[in-house]
Amino acid sequence: MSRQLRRELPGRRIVSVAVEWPRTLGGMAPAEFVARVTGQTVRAIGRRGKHLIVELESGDTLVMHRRMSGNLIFMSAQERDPWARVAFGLDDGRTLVFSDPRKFGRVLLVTHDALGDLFADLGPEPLEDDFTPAELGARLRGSRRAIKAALLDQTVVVGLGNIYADEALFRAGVNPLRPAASLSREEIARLRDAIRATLLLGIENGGTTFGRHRDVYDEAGTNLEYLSVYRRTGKPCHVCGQPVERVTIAQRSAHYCPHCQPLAGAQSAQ
DNA sequence: CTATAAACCTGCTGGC
DNA sequence: TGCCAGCAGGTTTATA
Repeated sequence: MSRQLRRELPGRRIVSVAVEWPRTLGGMAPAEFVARVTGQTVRAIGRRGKHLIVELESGDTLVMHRRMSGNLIFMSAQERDPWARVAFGLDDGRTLVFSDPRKFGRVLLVTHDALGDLFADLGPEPLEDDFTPAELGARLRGSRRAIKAALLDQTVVVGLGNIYADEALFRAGVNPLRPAASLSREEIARLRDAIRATLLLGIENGGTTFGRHRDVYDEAGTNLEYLSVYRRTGKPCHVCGQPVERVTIAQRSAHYCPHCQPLAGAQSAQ
């Protein structure tokens, strides 16, 4: 998403803005949002965890989060989307639509100073060099909550959601219910590698689409067919054949293979 | 600190 | 076919 927009938006001017669902702005009055964004040229595109960053020439920054159902899609001016919440008319005639059926997504406009506060508590980027086993271990130390809950916590590491947390734990052979601080040094190293491999596979496949998630060109991702446990409850594990199980952790569903991710006993082969 | 529930919302699926 | 329960990619806030 940020990669696609980085090819498309820098240098483009936003010639019109339409706010269809004001709460998407997170509290800013639509009139102020429209006034501060209309006429602005996009300076650069960035990303921090699940947040998309759009820097404007004025110094203001748009920060977008898709939450559960948000999409950002290029549409022609005459197309209309029943789930459009904020629409940006561009100087090439296209419209970039923040489309979000469930209305949980956010499109915030913040000053450069406020950006720091917004991201102050976020953990490391899992694909950057500083996401080392030691770093992950330090952030799990002393925590007795389930490792699955810790991986969903964006102050531990950013970017993992319910799908990729389950998939990373499967890849690492770690049961999602294990207390975070109980992981051995080797398990933490395996988990770090598994998180990276899981995310890289997802990116390579254009993301996981099982509903209406799409990229900016309205294309579905193909990662669904590569998932090992997520949404495979009762189906045989691709590795050992045991049925995948589902439990609830931190109010979210967690999927795992009881044989490949044992909770107790021979959980480490060494 | 940790856990849990609820809130924010609409749409889809499966069972009866 | 129709209705209803349950679930869904996330995060914040309140409560215990």
